[in-house]
Amino acid sequence: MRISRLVTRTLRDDPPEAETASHRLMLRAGLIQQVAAGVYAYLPLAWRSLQKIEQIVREEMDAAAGQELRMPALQPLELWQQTDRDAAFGDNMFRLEDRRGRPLALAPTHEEVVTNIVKGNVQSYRDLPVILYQMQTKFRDEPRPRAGLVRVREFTMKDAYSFDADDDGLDDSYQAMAQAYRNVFRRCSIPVVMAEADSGAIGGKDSHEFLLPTASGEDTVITCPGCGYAANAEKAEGVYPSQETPDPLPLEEVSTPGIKTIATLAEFLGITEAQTLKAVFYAADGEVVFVTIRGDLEVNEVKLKNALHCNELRLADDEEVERAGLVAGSASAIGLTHIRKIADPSISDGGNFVVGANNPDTHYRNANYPRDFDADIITDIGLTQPGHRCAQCGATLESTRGVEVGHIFKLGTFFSEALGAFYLDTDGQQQPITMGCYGIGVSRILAAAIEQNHDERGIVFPPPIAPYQVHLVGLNMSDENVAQAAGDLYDRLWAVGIETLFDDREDAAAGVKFNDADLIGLPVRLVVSPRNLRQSAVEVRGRTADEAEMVALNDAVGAVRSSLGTAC
RNA sequence: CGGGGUGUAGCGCAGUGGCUAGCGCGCCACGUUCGGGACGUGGAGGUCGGUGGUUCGAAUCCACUCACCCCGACCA
Repeated sequence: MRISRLVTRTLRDDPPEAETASHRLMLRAGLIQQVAAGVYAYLPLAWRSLQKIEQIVREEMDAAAGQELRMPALQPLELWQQTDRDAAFGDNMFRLEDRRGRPLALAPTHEEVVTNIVKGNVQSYRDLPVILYQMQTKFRDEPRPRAGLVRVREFTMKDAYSFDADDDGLDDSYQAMAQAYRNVFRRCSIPVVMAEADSGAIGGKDSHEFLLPTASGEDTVITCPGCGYAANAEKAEGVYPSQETPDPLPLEEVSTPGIKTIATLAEFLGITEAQTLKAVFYAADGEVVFVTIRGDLEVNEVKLKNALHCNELRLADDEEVERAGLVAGSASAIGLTHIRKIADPSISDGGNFVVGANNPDTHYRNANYPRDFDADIITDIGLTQPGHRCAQCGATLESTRGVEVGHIFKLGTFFSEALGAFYLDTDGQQQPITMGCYGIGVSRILAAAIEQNHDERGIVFPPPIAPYQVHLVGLNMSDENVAQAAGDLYDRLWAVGIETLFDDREDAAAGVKFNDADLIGLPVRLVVSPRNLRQSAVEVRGRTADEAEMVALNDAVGAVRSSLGTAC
């Protein structure tokens, strides 16, 4: 490609709206252009890179016995009602109607469709296992898109689905996919952490996320420096600091004027936050529920959602709190009726807690479970935090932010049972197919790769996913000798299959060309100039190299080859 | 969904009721330059997000609306 003919141009200045490095650099280098909130056009340079990423994913999926297919993005809503995921996705699913008023959805994922496909084709255990995958545009009406390609409403996803006879088979498929994922991310120069994750409302057994650790990430990952344990914070199991259980004292009211938060309460009474119980009110599918946990701990909303088996969970608003007769700032389970109460086991770790008195400006001292209050559900709803201890080895847990680039699930038989995908086993008995699903955000890989691989000058493309391998710069292109030599070299490079971007602009100064080359960040830069031509040489320089190397014009192609070889 | 912010030329921005709406970059033409974001001369390019209103007069004031960005989805 000749830059004089390339439709996109680079931006001299940083776009003001872009916060994260990948977003900023993709806009500046002319990789993407925004069309709407969370909707981007992939411009020619990005598209070449994305096709390479897709090909890497394809090769690894094929190597793991995956069969590529392509399913429709446009799907009847009825299909989603059969598994009740119409409700589970809620507003996150784009909905529309056809001309007859028939409800349709733009697919956020494809379990329903793929299960129906397999249902019509697999009848016997002899037909299993099967792994199907596709590269496809997914639609999700995210509440808040952000950070360029990191969180968008339309994106390219590789989604794979495994079908096995039983859990042992699923384990094999799952391991094969996990290994394929590691290979993909290694080839794209994204150093991932594989972290345990919540399996969600579907209720599968295992689930793992692949995350790029970076400060700009959206997810919080809890890691253990002792044993290597890693889990998404919403899933992480840890041990919070335990404390002595004192002899119970009588319940006693205490005046706490103006005190509404745990921090001010503890300070006011001269106690630790762990000596209080925190009260939080949630709306679970519209029902206001009361949640309590030890004051120094946080509620893990994913665990809470799982415990309540609800689709939508959010904090209750002021009106709902008032209508439920709850007193924000001074609430506790004591004397509460007509409302579901969920408690974390931490309410029994310690004792003689300070809790709200369900009266403004008033708290109780010495509240103890179950003497003074009860709960309808007692289950782990605590958020594991850095500083807690690892459940496996006891080391102190740490946390990091991360961008999720892949996610794998063991689904079990939820979809096969709901949609009637059965096979006959060796005894001639009908059995539901055991499923797994495996997603990679292809477009997010591009963002993550740039997030990981850039410097102050621009992108540092990993060679396997670079749009072109070589950035050929002709300096002073109005000089006939330069135009001739650079043009010849360009043709020779392409002749041996080396993808080359040729800066043949006559009107751009050297500095402009060098800065653009650094910004776009192809692995190797070649410079043809009058100065170099006087020694019949061309300058070869890796994107991150300190020094350029002079090579005879005739040896340039070979030099590029070896340079790319070492760069890979 | 709540809060904050921004919409003026391709991009970045200025313009608080009064003449033909400006500046930088970019773009076009010619010339000079030519190894890390050159220079000169001349030019092209705007329904000021939209609708309605106030006014002799609106980019500017008011109302509504749309779009986009950021923060929060927050423990009381």
